[in-house]
Amino acid sequence: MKKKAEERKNQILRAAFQAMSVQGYNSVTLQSIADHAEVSKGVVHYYFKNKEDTLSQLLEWLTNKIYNYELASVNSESTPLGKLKAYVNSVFVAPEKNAKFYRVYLDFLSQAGQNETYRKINHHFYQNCWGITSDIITSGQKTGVFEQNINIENTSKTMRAIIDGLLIQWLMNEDINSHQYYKETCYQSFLDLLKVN
Amino acid sequence: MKKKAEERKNQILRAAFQAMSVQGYNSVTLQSIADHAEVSKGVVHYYFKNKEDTLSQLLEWLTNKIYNYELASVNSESTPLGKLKAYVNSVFVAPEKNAKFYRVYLDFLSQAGQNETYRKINHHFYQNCWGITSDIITSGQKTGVFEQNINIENTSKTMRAIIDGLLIQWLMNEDINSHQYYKETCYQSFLDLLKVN
Amino acid sequence: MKKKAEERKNQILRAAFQAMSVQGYNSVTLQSIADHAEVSKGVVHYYFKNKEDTLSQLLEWLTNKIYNYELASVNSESTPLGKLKAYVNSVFVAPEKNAKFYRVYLDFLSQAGQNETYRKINHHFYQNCWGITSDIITSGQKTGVFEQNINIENTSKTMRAIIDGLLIQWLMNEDINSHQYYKETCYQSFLDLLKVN
Amino acid sequence: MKKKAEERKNQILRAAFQAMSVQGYNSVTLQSIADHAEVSKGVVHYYFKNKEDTLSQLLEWLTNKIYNYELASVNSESTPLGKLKAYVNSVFVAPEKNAKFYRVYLDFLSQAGQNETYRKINHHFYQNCWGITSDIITSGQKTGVFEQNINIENTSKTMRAIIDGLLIQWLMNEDINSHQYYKETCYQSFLDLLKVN
DNA sequence: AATGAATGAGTATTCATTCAT
DNA sequence: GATGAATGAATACTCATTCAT
Repeated sequence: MKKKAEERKNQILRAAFQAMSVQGYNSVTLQSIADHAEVSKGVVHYYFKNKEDTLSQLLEWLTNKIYNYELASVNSESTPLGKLKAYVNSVFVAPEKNAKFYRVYLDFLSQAGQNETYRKINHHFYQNCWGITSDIITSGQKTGVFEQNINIENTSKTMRAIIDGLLIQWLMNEDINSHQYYKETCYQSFLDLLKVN
Repeated sequence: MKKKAEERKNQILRAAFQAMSVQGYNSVTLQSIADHAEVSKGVVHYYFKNKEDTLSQLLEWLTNKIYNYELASVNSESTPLGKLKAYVNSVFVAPEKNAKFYRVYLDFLSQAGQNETYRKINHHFYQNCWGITSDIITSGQKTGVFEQNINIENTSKTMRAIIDGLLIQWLMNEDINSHQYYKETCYQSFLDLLKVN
Repeated sequence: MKKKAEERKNQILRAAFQAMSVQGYNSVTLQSIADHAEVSKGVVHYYFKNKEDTLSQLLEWLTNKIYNYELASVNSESTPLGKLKAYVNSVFVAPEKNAKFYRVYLDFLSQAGQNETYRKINHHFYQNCWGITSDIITSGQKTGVFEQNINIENTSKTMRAIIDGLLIQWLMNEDINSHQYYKETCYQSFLDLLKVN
Repeated sequence: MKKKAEERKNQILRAAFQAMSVQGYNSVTLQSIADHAEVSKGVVHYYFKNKEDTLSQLLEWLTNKIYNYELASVNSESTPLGKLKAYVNSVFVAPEKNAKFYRVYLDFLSQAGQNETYRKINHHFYQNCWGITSDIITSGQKTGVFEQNINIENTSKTMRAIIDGLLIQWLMNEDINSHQYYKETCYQSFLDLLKVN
C-alpha cells in the first residue's frame, strides 16, 4: 500500500530530524534514528537506500516544510508591509523551533561542501526563499511603499543572507532570550534595505 | 627549544587547515593531517592532546589570522568609506581563499552546536568582527558620512550576518565567478544600511 | 531467540578462556577471542559491551564453573574424610586443566588490584569455596573424625590459601609431573590442620 | 663511575616499584617510571635494555630485598619458636608494605606464565623462602619443640603457600584492618603443621 | 650522560550495510 | 514487511623504542 509506505517514510524522517538535532550530522546513527522512530534498524534500510539517502530526503522534506510555512504566512497577508512582517515572523517562528532547525540546517550546509546532492537541494531552497522576497518587493514597489530602484535579485539575496547570518549568530549565542532582539534587528534591516522611511 | 615547537605546531595547524578544507570536519583523520604536514602520525599526538584539541587550536589560529588580516586592511585606510571598502575587500579577499576558509568555518559552526569550546572561540571572533565595523561606523558618524541615528550594535551584527550569509550562498553556488557579484552586493547593502546617500 | 544468544555468549566465553590461557590478560585481543570462537570481531562487541565486560563475565562464568564442579564432587561423597579427599581431587583435577585455569585466574587476581568488579566476583568465589570446607569441617566435627576445637572460619581460609599457594607454586614449576606431589602435600596438610591422627 | 650508575639504577628501580604498585604491570609506562624517578625517559633506556629488562631487574631487586629482610628477622632470634614468630612478623610486616609488595608481586606471578625470566627469578625466591623455613624446622626438631617426623620439604612448601594464599586473600579483602587477623591465622596454622601442642 | 622529538606498530571500538529468517 | 545477527572497514590513541643533539 502506497499510503502506508509514505507514512512510514515520514515517520522515519521525523525521527531522523529529531535525532540529528540532538546528535548532529556526524554522530547520528541509523540505530538512533530507528530508536526515535520506534522501529528496527532494518526498517530504515528498507525504505531508504542508505544513510546518505535518508539524510538527503530529510533535507528535502525539511526545507520544503520550512518554505511552505513561510509562503503560507506571507500569503495570509495582503499588504507589502504586512507580508514583510509576516515573513520575518514566520522565519523567527520560536526559539526552540529555530534552534532545532538551524542546528540541523547548519550541519547540512557544512556537508554540502563535500556533497553535490545537498548543495542542489539547498540551492532549490534558496531559490524558493528568494522568490518569496522577490514577490514582496515587487508588490511593494507597485504600491509605492518600497523604493523603485531597488535591485530585486540583490536585495533578495541580501535578505536571505541576513536571516541566515543572524540566526547563526543567535544560535552561537548563549542567551536564548535574544531571539526577539534578533527578530527586530532583522526586520529593521529589511526596512533599511527597502528604504521604507 | 620553544621556537621549534611553535613552528611545529604551526606546521601541523596549516596541514590541518589544508586537510579539513578538502575532507571536512568529520572525514578528516589525524593520519591525513600528518600526511599533509609530512610528519608521522605520532607527531600530531605529541604536540596536541587529541583530535579535538588539534581542531580547536586550528579554529582559534584561523579566526585570529582572518581577524588580524581584516583589521590591518581597515587600519591601512584613513577615511570611513575607505575603511568600509577595505573591510569588504579584505573579507571577499579571493575566491580560493574564501572558499577554503568558509568551508572549514562552516564545519566548525555546525560542530559548535555540540561543542562549547568551538562556540566560545567563535564568539570571540564575532566580537572582534563587530568591533571592526563598530569603529568604522563611529568614525563615519563623526565625519558625517554615515547617518547619526544608526544603532551601532544592531548594524554591526547585521553587517557580519550579511557577510556570513552571502559567502555561504556564494559557497553553495556552482558559479565561482559570482564572487565579484557577491562582493559588490555586500558593499551596496552596507551603504544602504549606513544610509550613504 | 534467547537460547541462541545464550549459546553464542558461552561460545565466546569459552573462546576467551582459551585465548587468555595462551596469551594472558594483557596480551589477549578481542580479535584473538573472535578468532578462537570462529566469529568476526564485531560479534564479540555485539554480545558484550566491551573488553572489560567480556572478561568480567569470563571470570564469573569460570569461577562458577569451578565452584560447581568442586561442590558436586564433595556432595557425591558421604563421609567427612571422603568429602575431604573428593575436594582435593576436584581441586587438583588434572595438570592441563589446573594449569589453564590458574594461569587465567592469576591474571584476574593481579588485575583485581585495579578493578573493583573483578575483586567482587573473586570475593564471591572465595565465599563459595570457604563454604565448601566449612561444611566438610562441620560434618567431620559432628562425627568426631576432626577435632572439636578447630576454628572453622580460620581453617577454611587457610585451606583455600594452601590450595591457591600450592597451585601457584606448581604453576611456577617447570616439572609438570609434580602435580601428584602437590596434591598429596595439600591433602596431608589438610589432615594436619584438622588434626586427623 | 660505577657507584653513580648503581645509584641511578636503584633510583629507577624504586621508581618502577612505586609506579607499578599504583598502575599495575600492564599500565605502567616507561614515562611514568621516569616521572617517578624524576629523570627523563631516555635515562631509563640508558640504564636498562628495554621495558622487560627494567621490570625483570625490579623483580629480582624486590624479591632479594624481601628475602634479606625476612632472613635478618629470623636470624635475630635464637629459639625455634622465636624464629617462627619473627618470620611471620617479617612477612606480615605492615598493611601498606604488604599491599604494595603483593600487588606488584601478583602482577609478576601472572606474567610469569608467559615469561621464562620472571619464572626463574621467582623460583629462586621460592628456594630462598623454603630455605628459611627449612632451617627453622630443622632447629625445632633438634630441640624437640617440633615433631620429628615432619617432612621438611613438604611443610616448607605448604608454609609458603599459606603465606601467599592468605596475603592474596587479604589483598582482595576490602577490610584493611583484617591484617592482624590474617597474621594470627597464619601463625596458628604453622603451629598446627609443626604439631606444637 | 642525558634529553625529548619522532616514529609507527598495535588495538579497542563504532557503525553502515547485508542478509537469513 | 520487518527483524536483528553478523560483518569488517575505518580510526583515534598509546607507548616502547630509536636517535640526533
